Formats: sequence, C-alpha cells, structure tokens
Amino acid sequence: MHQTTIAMSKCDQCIVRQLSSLKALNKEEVIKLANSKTSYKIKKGEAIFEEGEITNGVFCVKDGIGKLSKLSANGKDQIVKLVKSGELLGQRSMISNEPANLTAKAVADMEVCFIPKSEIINFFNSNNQFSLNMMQSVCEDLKESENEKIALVQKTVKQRLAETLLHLHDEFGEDTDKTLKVQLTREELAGIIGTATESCIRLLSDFNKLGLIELVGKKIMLKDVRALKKLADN
Amino acid sequence: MHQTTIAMSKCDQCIVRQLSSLKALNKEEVIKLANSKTSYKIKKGEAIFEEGEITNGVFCVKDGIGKLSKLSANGKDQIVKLVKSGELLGQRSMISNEPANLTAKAVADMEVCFIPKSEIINFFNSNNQFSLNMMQSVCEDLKESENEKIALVQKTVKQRLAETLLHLHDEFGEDTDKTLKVQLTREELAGIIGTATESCIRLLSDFNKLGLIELVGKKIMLKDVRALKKLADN
DNA sequence: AATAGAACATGACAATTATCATCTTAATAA
DNA sequence: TTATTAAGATGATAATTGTCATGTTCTATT
Repeated sequence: MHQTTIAMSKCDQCIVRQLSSLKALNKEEVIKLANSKTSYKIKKGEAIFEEGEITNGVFCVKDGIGKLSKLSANGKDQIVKLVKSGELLGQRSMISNEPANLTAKAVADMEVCFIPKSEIINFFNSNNQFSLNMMQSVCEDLKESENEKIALVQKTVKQRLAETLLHLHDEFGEDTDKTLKVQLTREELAGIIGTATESCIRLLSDFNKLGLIELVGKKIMLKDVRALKKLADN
Repeated sequence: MHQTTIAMSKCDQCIVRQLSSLKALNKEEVIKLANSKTSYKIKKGEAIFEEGEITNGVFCVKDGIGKLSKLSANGKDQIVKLVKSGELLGQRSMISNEPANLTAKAVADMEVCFIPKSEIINFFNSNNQFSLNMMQSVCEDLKESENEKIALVQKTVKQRLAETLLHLHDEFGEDTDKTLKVQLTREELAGIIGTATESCIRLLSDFNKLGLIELVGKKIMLKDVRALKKLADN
C-alpha cells in the first residue's frame, strides 16, 4: 500500500506524465500506470530496442537523449528522429501491431520506463482524450517526417546542416558554455542530415571559417543564428 | 425517408467505406455519414485543397488518383504521397487541428466525398474501433514516410526510380496494354523520387535500353521486374 | 606516462546529379 | 489544319557530394 503511493506520486510528478499523451490520465489511471511500469537505465550507446524486435509496449523517456535510426546496407546509420525527456518511444509499432521499424539507442545516458501494451490499450478504451493525444502525437511525427523528407530532396547538404544545427539548438538548448547541449559525434550529425561523415566535417569546418559557428573541441557553438537561418531557408 | 435510404445504401457500398477506417462504422453511423457528406468531381490537374488551407474535414477518394505535394522555393513540386480510390485525405491536418501541410491535386480525374470534421469527431467519441483504425492508418503513413526518408538518403536516384516504378506497379496495377495504370508525367515521376526531370527522363531512357522497361509513348511498361527489384535493393 | 583506438580533419579524386541549351514529338486551341 | 504550347529527349557542362587515403588530435585504458 505504501509502495503504491510512492509509485503513484513518482509517476504523477514525472516529466513524461506532464508532457506526453499521458497527461490525459486521471489519478486512478496514474496509479495503475505506476504499478505496471518498469524502470531502466540505459547507458550512452546502448540500445533500448532494435529494428525487428517486438516491443509490446511503449517507453517513456524520463531523462537523457535517444536516437531512432536505421542501419543501411553500406553500414551507415540514418537517424530518423531524436527523442528527449518527456517523450514516448515505440508508439507507432505498438499501435500498428508490428515489430519495431527502427532501432532506438541512447545518445546520452537515459532513464526510461516501460509501459506494457495491455495497459495502454486499457487507457485507449477508457480515456478518449488519451487516444486523441496519442493520435495527435503520431500526426505530429508524420508532419515532421514529411517535411524532413521534402527538405532532404529540396535542400543542399549545406542547407540541411544549417537547419539541423538550428533545430538542435531550439530543441535541446545550450550548455553553460553556450555550446549545443546535445553532443553528437560528427558521424551522428551526418546521419541526421543524410550525408557522408567527411562531408559533414568539411561543412562544419567551412561554417567555422565563415564565423557561423565555433568549434570548441568536439562541441559546437552557434555564433550567427541569423546567418544560419538565412542559409537554411534560401 | 426514401432519400436517406438511398444515401445510406450509396455510402454503405462505397469502396471507401470498405477499405478505409470507415469500415468500423455501424449502419446507424453510415446513415449519419451519408446525410452529412458532400460529393465532388475533380478534374485532372485541379486541386482538392492547397497547402495552408483549413480543410475542416476529410476527403474520401471514391475514384481516380491524387497526389499530395509541396512546392519548393525553386518551383519544383515534391510529391509526398499518391492516394487512390478507397483512401482518406486530410486526416492528419484534421486531427492536428492545423491547416493543410500539403497540396492535394488530382493526377487523374477524381470523385471525392467530403466529411465534415464534426461528424468525424462524433465517430471518434462513439466508436473506439474507428479511432483505432484511423490511428493505425496514420501510423502506416508514418512508417512509410520514415522508410522513404531513409531510402531518399541511402539510395541513388537510379535505385529510387526502380523502386518507385515497382511501387507504382504494385499499388496501381497495369492497363490492358501492360503499361502502368497511373499515368504520371516525367516531371511528376521526378517529383516522387526527388530528382530533376531531366535526370528522370535520362534514367528511364537507360532502363529502356537495358530492357528493364519499355517506353510506349509516354506510358511505361515494366519488362524485367526481377532485375528492377535487384537494382532497387542492391 | 605510454599505447591503442576512436573521432576528427583534410586533400585528391571520382561519381552522381543538376543545370542550361537545344531539339523532337505530342497535345491543344484557334 | 495550322499554330502554339507542353512534354519528352539528349548533349555538354558544372556543381555537389561521396570515397579513399592519410594524418592529427583526442580519450580511455593499462
């Protein structure tokens, strides 16, 4: 009994509960959630689930940053989406009743909770707002994916890099030293914009020389946001 | 009363009702649907809705073929998705409560029905299976979009053309003369695979010389499906 | 501190793809 | 039917991007 109360209060105050579809859950449902969830810690580089795996539930990202990606035949890892604290992972596969289409790995140490599918289905059936929230979340992903698809074709690698840097800045913010908070390797960054690692490095180097960014070791500081925006949009 | 019966039977037997999320509707709901829908005919080249428009409902594609696309700054039209008879259009914008992100135009003469948002919301609230169906349909779109995004980066234009031809063949079938049923201009085909029209034409010409396809006027006949598959996957 | 391995960086070059120009053929309107 | 325009086709060329090779700088581990 005491246990339940603690678990509930934990889920109740959790950032995922505040930001994701789960915000529609009522107190009673949150208690059920707290009792059925499992927590995990995932270290940088480790996988949460791999392409083809049957996940049978969703993962809540409590802390850290993850990437959803797909390995190509030539060994390159195309990153489809980054997820941060407050977001859900694996919704699509669960809803479609399919094995995961993408691999989820930690880009920075993560804390996640697993909610079994049966629980989610119960929420679907009993809570209309929850269904609607989740539907909207998938719709949001769809819109983003479509727009990125278009950008991938209509913009040059240079434009996409500028765009991605701005996006990372917007979404994840900056450290105290003004550099981007998400620390991706050049290879990962290349995997987001869809280019060769060397091309990515070269362009970063160009941006640096042009004063658009500053390279502080492996970290990246945006120096001229306005110019980056202009470059991305042009 | 007689009117209602006719309308109902029309919606009841409609292909959209059989293939889309609407299949979850019961008789009573189909009657309501039939009373609230409006039918349109759209000629090849005309728009159903344009990017930025508030649609306030979904369109059912009864007949014909449509394209969802976005115009780029340099005047090129990137095609995101083709829709055919039996599918719904504009679900995402409606669910997200946003203006259309893409423009929908007829590639071949179309017949569509418009279902107002209020009606869909009613179905959402009263029919759980309908919600689930629609969610799965959006999920399906998301998966496809993500996979296409990956293909766009990881495959060459040649591979993407082969893949797209096979896809068009699978999805739309062939005419009596064995050519592809969807008749797209070279420009539209280029807009799907995300390349310049000239590049698309050149590759079609190459495929023709290699015996992979045959160009019958403006129409395309697949001659060596196996080789096309190999090319697309390689 | 020494060493190994990963990540980063850059040059040289090749391959892919876009752009511009021109021409032919097909479709459409006067 | 003829004129006009759109669609298709192809060459020449330039720009973009990828690949391979090589070197440097980090980082972690012993």
